[in-house]
Amino acid sequence: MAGPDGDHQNLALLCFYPHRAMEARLLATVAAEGFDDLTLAQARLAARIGPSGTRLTDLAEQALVTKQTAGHLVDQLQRAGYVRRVPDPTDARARLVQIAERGEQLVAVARRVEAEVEAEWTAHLGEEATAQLRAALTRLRELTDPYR
Amino acid sequence: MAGPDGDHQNLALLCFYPHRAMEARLLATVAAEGFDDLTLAQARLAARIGPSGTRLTDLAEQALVTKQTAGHLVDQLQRAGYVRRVPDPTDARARLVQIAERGEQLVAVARRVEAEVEAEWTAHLGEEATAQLRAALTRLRELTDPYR
DNA sequence: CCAGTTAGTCAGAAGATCTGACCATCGTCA
DNA sequence: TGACGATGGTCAGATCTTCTGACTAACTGG
Repeated sequence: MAGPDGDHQNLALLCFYPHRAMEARLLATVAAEGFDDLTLAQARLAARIGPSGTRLTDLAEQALVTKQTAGHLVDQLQRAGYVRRVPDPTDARARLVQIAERGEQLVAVARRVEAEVEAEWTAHLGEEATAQLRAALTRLRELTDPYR
Repeated sequence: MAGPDGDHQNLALLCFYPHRAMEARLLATVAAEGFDDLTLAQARLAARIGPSGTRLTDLAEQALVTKQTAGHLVDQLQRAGYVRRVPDPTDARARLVQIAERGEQLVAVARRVEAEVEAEWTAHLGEEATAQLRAALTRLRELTDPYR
């Protein structure tokens, strides 16, 4: 959409590289540790499931996909044993998507890798610069994340 | 892949929001200004075309897709008049993908929107914090962008 | 208890991406 | 200089992702 223009890279593009790097690293590592089904789209959706379960509609909204897409991906995740659907006790229409047993194992690996990668980044940038980076991005999120 | 954990959000996820916001804004604006064909995938690839043209293989590598996918997207972009393919004078196997007339118009709009959005972000964060953010992301790119 | 909203599904189509096979050209080294 | 592995690119086919539109069931406020 933009175009490479030497040193002054567009801020959004600069944001893209770390995200892509983390995503690729996570997916590769979990695949290497036995979770070799699991596509990127499934992982992106699964990453948004909260500790006590999340409604399909909420997942869809946060991931910026339609309910249909989210439902389709949850079907796959369920078939692979990563998540389960349980009735929402507060609303008979709704069901909560929860992390299942296999999903917990996956999350454990993912959290470990995330921590590793962040540690590498922190080592490269320094503690202080990393803290500033996190702070700036967190403030920026006020503008850029409609689902805070 | 990860999971929401309150305030201490994973750095990569924090990087994701601005990128997504920019991408959505760009796509919506160019669509509103008449470039209403153009899918996200096409735009992502087109954004990597250099001033004097770029080889298909390089586009694919930078966008982290296969040559086939890149070729498919370039076909579409070409049909829509955004790019053209010319022989690479230095290698008879290769062809350069170049921005065509309609593509130039698109790029102009995209650059304008990019500048607008960055200005909003700078206004929100302050000049100094924005400069620090850019610097940190640029250094991080040394680790996270294999195609620098 | 009706009307409008919300949660989710079904069906079908379009897009994006991949794997595998293939051809032409390039570069190199004997 | 000529054979051979590497590189740029395409074709074909399959799978995955995502969307639009239509629908059912359940909630909610008057």
